[in-house]
Amino acid sequence: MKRYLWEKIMASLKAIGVDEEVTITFEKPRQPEHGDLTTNIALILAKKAGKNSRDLARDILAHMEIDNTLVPKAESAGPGFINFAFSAEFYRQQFVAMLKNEATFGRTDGGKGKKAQVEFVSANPTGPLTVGHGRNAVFGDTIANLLEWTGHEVTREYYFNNAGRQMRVLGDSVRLRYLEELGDSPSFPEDYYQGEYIREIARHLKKEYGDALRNESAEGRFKERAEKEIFEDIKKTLRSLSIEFQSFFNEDSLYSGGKIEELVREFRKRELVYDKDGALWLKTSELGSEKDKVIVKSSGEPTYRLPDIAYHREKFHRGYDLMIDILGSDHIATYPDVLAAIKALGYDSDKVKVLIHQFVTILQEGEVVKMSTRKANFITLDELIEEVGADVVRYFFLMRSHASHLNFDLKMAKQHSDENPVFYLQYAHARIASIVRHAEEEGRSGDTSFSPSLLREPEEIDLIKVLLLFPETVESCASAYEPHRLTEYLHTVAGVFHKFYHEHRVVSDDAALTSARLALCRGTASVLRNGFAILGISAPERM
RNA sequence: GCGCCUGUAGCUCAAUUGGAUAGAGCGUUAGCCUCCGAAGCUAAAGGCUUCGGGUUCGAGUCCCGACAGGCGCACCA
Repeated sequence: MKRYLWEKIMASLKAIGVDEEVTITFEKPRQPEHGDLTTNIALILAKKAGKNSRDLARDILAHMEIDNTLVPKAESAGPGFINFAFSAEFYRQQFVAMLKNEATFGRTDGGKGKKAQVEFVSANPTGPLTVGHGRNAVFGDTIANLLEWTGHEVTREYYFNNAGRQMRVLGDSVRLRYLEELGDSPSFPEDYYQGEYIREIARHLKKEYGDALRNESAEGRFKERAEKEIFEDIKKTLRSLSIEFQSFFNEDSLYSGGKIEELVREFRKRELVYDKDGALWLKTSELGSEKDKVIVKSSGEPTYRLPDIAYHREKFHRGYDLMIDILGSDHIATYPDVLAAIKALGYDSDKVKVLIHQFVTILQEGEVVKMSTRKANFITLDELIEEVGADVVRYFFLMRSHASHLNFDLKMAKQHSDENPVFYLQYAHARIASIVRHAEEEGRSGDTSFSPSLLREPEEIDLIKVLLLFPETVESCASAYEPHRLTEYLHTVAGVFHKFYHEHRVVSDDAALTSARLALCRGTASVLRNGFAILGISAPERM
């Protein structure tokens, strides 16, 4: 339809004698009185054409030849907008086409042939996932879903590090708890991992080995076992949120595969580094940063920057067209150097999109709960899922823009879960399922053919219009990396459906009308189901 | 001190990437079940979009400057 109008406007501009190179854009007006599509082309061209924008709009309209069975209304308005309203018949035709491939409705192929990678969670196995990780996980997974729905070939990847100081401390924490289990009372440093899960791992080791590990080093079985158990827990938590990674990338493989050394050689060759005070410095000040940064410490150990850069370089070598990093705002300072370095190495850093999400603030009984993995006072993601359910967790993390701080009031989420917005959406789906069941009982749902022309009530046409917006909504959510707009959209779908349901009976004595309205219900359920699939929440038949 | 994010109804947040009269949920108030699911629907009240400048046909949205909150600013990750 946009294309149709585009052609007519171009022809009209030609007739008027305006031959500027312009791209004509259409938008859906907020006000329903302004029609179904609007263009601001006259406003844009007015100055160049040396005309008043209102007059120009009228001129363009006067020279357009429009089929008014499809577009019964075309008029200029306001400062020079041109508004078009489509006929109900046009929408009915679109709706019939939509029903032909319900299961794939919403899928588009703009990303066809493109390989995308989404890297998210990437928490090191030092403890259970927190609520903060939860936002990262759900957001990343949904971005991946959106990319899949727009035709990309997507790899979800989890990057982790099981070496270094943090992991040594973890191993030693377990070792000390193990000794406690054996009856010793070693002093347990304050900056060690305090969580109860450390004791559990220690107990498992005691059960399995007795006191045979008394002289084992922290880096041995303790660390190994801690990593294994914690990682299993993390994966279990992710699975409960329907998140499945295609790939786990161990930072250590960059060392064992020689990628770190290779990168350092490359840096030296390009003279992007220099030696000073026994350390190796990256000339980040030449790459837009305030000062140079150390990438290899004087101890010979690399800082996190070096493997990070090497990892991103690897991503490029794997041939991705789009690489997305999901990071919490506490890592905000880490990525500019990585991107600058990648660029300096000759890669197209525009292919990397870094999405920073803000923190989740947990409110319990009106109090802010400060989160720290090392201290014991955090609320785990598991506990949250246990309390309010996976659907609510996913939906809550997705309903806000990733750039905004998220307040998660635990008390509210627990107590008022019945009034949670996610239920509003799921209720619409369950209600439709119930209507269909009712129709079956009445022996009315056997035949799926129907006469579209029977759908003529305003609530019916409104519903059709909203459903038809689904594909472009998915597309814009994907291209803007903003899943929260999908939750908004689905909320509208549910709202418009409830309104329709309230005003009109679906299953009635009129068999033909019943068939038509059942078709409308089926279409609505499909959009909801497909939308839920992207958000990763369930589509219940009953609630 | 510097960088990034945020500031919109009493509270939590949207706003079609610069469009016409800024919208939802919760909460408050008043209505709607003989009837396919009331976890629903209808209506009311609630706003100087933190403040001050600027850019243009047009600004909650872009630019500059204040103010407030969050996160960072290592030879930690």
